[in-house]
Amino acid sequence: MATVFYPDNTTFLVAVDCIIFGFKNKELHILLTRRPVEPLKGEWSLMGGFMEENESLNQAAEKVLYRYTQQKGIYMEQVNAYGEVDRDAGGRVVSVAFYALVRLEEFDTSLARKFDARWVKVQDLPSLIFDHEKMVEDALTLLRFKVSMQPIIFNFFDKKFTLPALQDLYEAIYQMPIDKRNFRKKIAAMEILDKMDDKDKSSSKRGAHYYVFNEHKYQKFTKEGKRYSL
Amino acid sequence: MATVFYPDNTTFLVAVDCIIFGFKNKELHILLTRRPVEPLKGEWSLMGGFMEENESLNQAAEKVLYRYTQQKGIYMEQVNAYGEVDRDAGGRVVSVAFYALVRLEEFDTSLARKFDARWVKVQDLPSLIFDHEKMVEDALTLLRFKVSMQPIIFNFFDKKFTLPALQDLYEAIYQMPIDKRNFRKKIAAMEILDKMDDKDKSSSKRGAHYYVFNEHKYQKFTKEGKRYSL
DNA sequence: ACAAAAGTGTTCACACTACACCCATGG
DNA sequence: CCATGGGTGTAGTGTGAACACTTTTGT
Repeated sequence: MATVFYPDNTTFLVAVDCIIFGFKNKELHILLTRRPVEPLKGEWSLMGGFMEENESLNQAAEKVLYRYTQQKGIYMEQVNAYGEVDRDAGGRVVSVAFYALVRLEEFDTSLARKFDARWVKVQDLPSLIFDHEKMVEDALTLLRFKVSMQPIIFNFFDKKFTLPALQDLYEAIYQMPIDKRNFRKKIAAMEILDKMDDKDKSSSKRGAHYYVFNEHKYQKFTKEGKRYSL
Repeated sequence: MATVFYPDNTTFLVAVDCIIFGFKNKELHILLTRRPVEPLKGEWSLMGGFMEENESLNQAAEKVLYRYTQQKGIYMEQVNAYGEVDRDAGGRVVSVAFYALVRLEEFDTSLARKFDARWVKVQDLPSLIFDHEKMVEDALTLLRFKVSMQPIIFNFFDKKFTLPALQDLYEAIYQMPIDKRNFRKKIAAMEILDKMDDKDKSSSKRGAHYYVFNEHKYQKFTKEGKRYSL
């Protein structure tokens, strides 16, 4: 690429790879695809794409997310840039990884066939191409940290959710059991959720109350200098 | 760049920018330079450089660090990638920021003149070019987090240091006073430092004992499942 | 009536905070 | 002998962890 001020420097392909997390069957899943192009065509890969001329990194990631999920406004965060010389067997590519949290309830299953994509449990991932396994590992580390510090976990749900489901998700992210009473006590103490009147009866006869995250209460919460912590 | 497998995609300049931290006069400093090239020649800027054809991102950052400090083996960590379309007024450049911790005691002051570089206190930074202020902010956030979780703070010193100096540094990083007794209690409890016999008498008549970080003790510490926390 | 999941409080251990005085030494 | 910074312990408070039983309701 010719640029006016930096004419003599090498240019590189820049890609984005997305670690797309979803929650299903009490397990954390990642959306993977069979790589559609050579080299390593057919191997398991993250969802990715090249950055284009008039796109920012974030826009490139949003483009990839939209292409493979057809959802807009997905929560997304940069993980890291990966720049080893031979990280991509197809050429010199610098890749920036993003993780994203999607609502699996509203996921269009026809997309799966179109892109040869599958939701795979994080604890039994297949081998991935290039350095994608490292990307997933880094994304998980970051996700765990962020979830404990900021109310991003609610992006896994379509507005309302039950406390048992929230706890299941939390346990799936951290891969450890947590105490029901302590969990609920902590959440109750923060006062950032609204309890609904209706219940989800799909997993018990008694039914579990729905809750919704209340952004306004959360703002008040932070203004009082209190710290979110799960 | 022609690559065999990805022929049709746009390529970009890739730069690295380094937030080089040092500790001096009880204050945290950053190494800045007057930008040597157009556009915005002469404005305050982080230390940066372009990635070259057979370099990884890390290697490019190490190259920049070595050029401006003449130190090897500098502790360094990636902060983030910055990819807004118009972030660099001189052309389309994706930049990856790294922060680094250097030992200011052994800093070669002749380098300052050679590169028109200066150590500036973090709490009164001048305006920086492009998105460099955002990079510094992000680097500081990451540094504060890492310092509290891992024993990287010792990279600011050339092996030995005194506890008052360590506390001054800690206070400079977090920009808040901390209690001397609590600080020393915490450090003593971890048992990862070795107390030396000699003292630093440069800042008091009584003199403060030197300490050194003991990597071996730290390894043992972590193996016992204990968590470093400052 | 019973199975199956939802919901609810208390106690204990530990970590963090606040706080004030003596010590060693060079000038 | 005194000014200056180095060095030390204890009590109180808050936060996280462990732990068991009652409620609801569809079958």
